[in-house]
Amino acid sequence: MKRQTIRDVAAAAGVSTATVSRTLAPDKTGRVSEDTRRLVFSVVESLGYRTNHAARSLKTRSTRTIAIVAPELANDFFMDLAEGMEGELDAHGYTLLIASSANSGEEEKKRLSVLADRMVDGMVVIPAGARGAHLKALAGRGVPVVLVDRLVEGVDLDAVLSDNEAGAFELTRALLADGYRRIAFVGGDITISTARERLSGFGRALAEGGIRPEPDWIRLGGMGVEDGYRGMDAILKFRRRPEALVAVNLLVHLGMERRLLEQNQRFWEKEAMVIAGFDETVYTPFLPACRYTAAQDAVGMGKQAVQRLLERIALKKNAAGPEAAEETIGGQIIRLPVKIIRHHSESFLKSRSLSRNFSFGKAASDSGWKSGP
Amino acid sequence: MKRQTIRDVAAAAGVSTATVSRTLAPDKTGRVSEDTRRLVFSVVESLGYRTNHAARSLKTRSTRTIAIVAPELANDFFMDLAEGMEGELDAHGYTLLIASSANSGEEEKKRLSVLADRMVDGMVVIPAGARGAHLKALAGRGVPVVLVDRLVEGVDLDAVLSDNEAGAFELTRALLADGYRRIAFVGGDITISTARERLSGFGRALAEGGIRPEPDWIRLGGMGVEDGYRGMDAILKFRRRPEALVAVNLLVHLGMERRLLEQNQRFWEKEAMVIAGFDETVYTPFLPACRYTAAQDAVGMGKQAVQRLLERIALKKNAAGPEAAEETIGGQIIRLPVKIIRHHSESFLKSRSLSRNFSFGKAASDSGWKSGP
DNA sequence: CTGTTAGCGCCTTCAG
DNA sequence: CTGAAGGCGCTAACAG
Repeated sequence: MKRQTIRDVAAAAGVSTATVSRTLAPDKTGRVSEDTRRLVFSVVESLGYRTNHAARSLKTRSTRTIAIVAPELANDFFMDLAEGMEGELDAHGYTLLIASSANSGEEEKKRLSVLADRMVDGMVVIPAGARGAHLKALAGRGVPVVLVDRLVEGVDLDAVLSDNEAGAFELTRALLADGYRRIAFVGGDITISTARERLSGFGRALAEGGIRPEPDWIRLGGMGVEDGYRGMDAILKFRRRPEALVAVNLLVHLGMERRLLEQNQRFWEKEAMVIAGFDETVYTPFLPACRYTAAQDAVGMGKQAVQRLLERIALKKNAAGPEAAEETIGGQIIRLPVKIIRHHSESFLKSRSLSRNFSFGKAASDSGWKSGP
Repeated sequence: MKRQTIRDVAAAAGVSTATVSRTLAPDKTGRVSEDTRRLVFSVVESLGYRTNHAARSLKTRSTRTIAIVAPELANDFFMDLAEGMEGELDAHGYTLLIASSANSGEEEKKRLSVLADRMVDGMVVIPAGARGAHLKALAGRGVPVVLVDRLVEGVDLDAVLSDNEAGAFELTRALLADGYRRIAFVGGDITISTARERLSGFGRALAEGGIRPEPDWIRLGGMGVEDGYRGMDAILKFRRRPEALVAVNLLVHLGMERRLLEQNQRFWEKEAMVIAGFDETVYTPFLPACRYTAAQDAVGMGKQAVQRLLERIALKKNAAGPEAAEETIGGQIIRLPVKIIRHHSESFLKSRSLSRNFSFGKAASDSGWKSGP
């Protein structure tokens, strides 16, 4: 049985192809009488007609496809983001294309260009580098772009971010409230907006607590596991050590925990160090030193990003004038709050007094943001 | 500046559109002289021409796009798989579409159909359910499909799987070699091929070690965190308990560890229980009871799946005859070995004698399969 | 090796 | 509200 076309449907229904087309248009524009509508649908059904999206795209210059480009795919935050996006897109009849920029600005540029050629209707980008000329160029070419997670210098595109400053602030304040006074900050590539904002929140909390930051305890560097490992290593070598540490992100946090694991475990019992970091996952309850996490709403960010994007796409279609391009580039920034979650930390090594914190599904699933275990 | 077409290029280069088309064809079929090739490319460059994929697809009935459908996106195994696929696809000029079946066979059916309508050239599916009539139907419709991770009853499609039986066998044997004799198996939905295979490997190792399996210690049930939690809970209630446990997968393993965390930690020291499970991630070194993991090569599976798929696609194009469909459905099964990784287990709570096992990057990054921290 | 030509399937004015 | 007709940009014969 050959693949049916709109003509076959038209013939079988005794109407014109135009009518069929109008009936099947995804953006319910041209109106069709209720009777013919039903007729067409029934014929479509019985013939097993499926619209040919390539042909439609050729005509409409729209693919109902949007792309997400991230520095790497194998990453918790990113996958939650994708999950959020997919859900939202699905509801609007869009499909999600996915690509990795392999943590390289160059690669990102290439992938973006390939995707633009595929005529995606829009793109969500987690920027890989600090430079963003190509992003601006893309937007100039008329492809709606929304940034997620990070801002890029000199590019005023729409962006969906966590409230990093507030997150780091709350995290640090929670440590202060627990009585910790000697607090370090580990990791952070200062060219990345996320790191700058978090460091700034950390500083504000200390200041508000009347504590002078100790320069030795601010171990900037990078955003990877190794950076956390090295930062912790450096800190352990000091005679005077902090009692608590704020990790700039999950990877750094992991590196720090790794380094701590190598230390004789007795160390914790005698001289406990606790960590507060970003991102809550199913695994964070198992990180021995983890006391607080600031859970980002990655799924929500994905939804928001898609909503912004679809908005832009609609705008662009309606405004065909020359001011359209201008309209398409404005940079609206959306900040989503993070949620502070308390963890067991070293206490589980001493008693089970806090064991409620792990009772099944508590920490991870009650965050309300992940579907949970 | 309007978007250039192949005609503009042809005109500017003083050749026909057919020549330009042949020069730009992705599958280097029609040959073109080296001179004209260079000429065309230079004009393409200077005009900033970009091929219109919608038009090409309309003609060729191929989108150079393949899709991956998984039960959920936020999942370590899946992310690595996608990463492997993306890398391999990129090298062949393909793009990756991604969709979640939300752990539902019904939903899977819908997504598959939508994607087929988008004319993807092929699909990689991690089946959500035990039934697969729609998968067979898809393949019948001429869409190449490769299964990953699980087999589906009565559907003989190509599949890329881990060697689950051998993995569970090795895992169990490692425990036996360490001197453990009382070994349990937790989790496993017997309708899922993966679970059956792993349970079978477990049984074989026990048999080979001359050990009679204890029925109480085989806690089948499901494949989620809760199932692991409940399985462990049941086991802790027995007067006679196992010394070691094999977890059917990572989620179950996590649930088990969770349950153990709730137990007073002294429990481990006096009466240690160790766990062997599937999947190695950056986090497994932090699971207190984890002694061995069988690391699946998810990235490699992604690559293999894509290779199979591209092979099928090529086959289909060349064989236009009626036997083509037949050819397209055969079910070749590829098994990738897993790698057993030893972890610290409870020892880190007692001494640092095994601390080398965590030395930075050892367990996770020396697996050679992940890019590592 | 290159040019000519006829659509691929759908959308979208423009009339009716 | 519905029909007729002209492409969208590219490729695949078929000639030359």
